[in-house]
Amino acid sequence: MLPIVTATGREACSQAALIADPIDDETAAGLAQVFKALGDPVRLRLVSLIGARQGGEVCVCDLTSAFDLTQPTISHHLKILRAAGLIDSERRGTWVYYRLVPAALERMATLLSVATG
Amino acid sequence: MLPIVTATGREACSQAALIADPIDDETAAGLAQVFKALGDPVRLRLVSLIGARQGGEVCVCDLTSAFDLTQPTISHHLKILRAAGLIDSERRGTWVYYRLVPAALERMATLLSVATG
DNA sequence: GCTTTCTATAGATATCTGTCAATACAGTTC
DNA sequence: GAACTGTATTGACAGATATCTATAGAAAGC
Repeated sequence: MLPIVTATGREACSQAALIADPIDDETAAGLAQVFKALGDPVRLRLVSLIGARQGGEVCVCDLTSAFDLTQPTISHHLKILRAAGLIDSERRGTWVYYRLVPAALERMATLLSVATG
Repeated sequence: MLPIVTATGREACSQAALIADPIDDETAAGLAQVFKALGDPVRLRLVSLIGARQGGEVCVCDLTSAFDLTQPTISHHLKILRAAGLIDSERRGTWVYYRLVPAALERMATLLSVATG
């Protein structure tokens, strides 16, 4: 752990940590949307299922079958995760495949990382 | 970045990443509570304000005055953050001081970190 | 084109959540 | 102990959200 300390002790990070400086309303609203997307057990499991899958892609049908919920409900959750920029989708034929957006997850990880603050 | 790769490629991490293996319902519910706590602009700003403060402690009165919200509302948000284990509080005289729980933030950061998965 | 399969959208509804006003509780000071 | 200050709790309510059923849209096969 070798944080580069500057005058104010934090400008060395291009991705500012949450605790580096008080964030403003707009920033908070944007970040909150992403955390809120992660703040549901079903959506967390969706992210987990997609991320754990070899190849990184999962068909909606496989996701739906992993839950005791209806297909529209899963579709709804996927939409929220996609709006948050956490996942991406691609249609191939009849099927739609979802995959993670690693950069988005990393960004949130960095934000929460105390060490880099 | 030097992940220790094992047979399954992930057991080297004591704190499993979200994408290492599909998480179960209970785990998801617990983690979702923490992410949900972070999924509100006011609470994100509270965490940010507390974390950015020199000394790591902030009095409720200082937090309240930073928002255009009533004192009970701020108290409500602080309670949610505390229930999620993200912050801690201590009463000293009339005042109550809040501080971050770095381990809790780090834990969530690790979970989201794709590299360590 | 018709049917079938897979996915998304629309509408309805019960529950959850963020906010406030009012009040209670805790500690200090007089 | 009475008054005052700082913080938490309660109760109420508008708005958001998770879920379902029903339906629409998209692609493939007949």
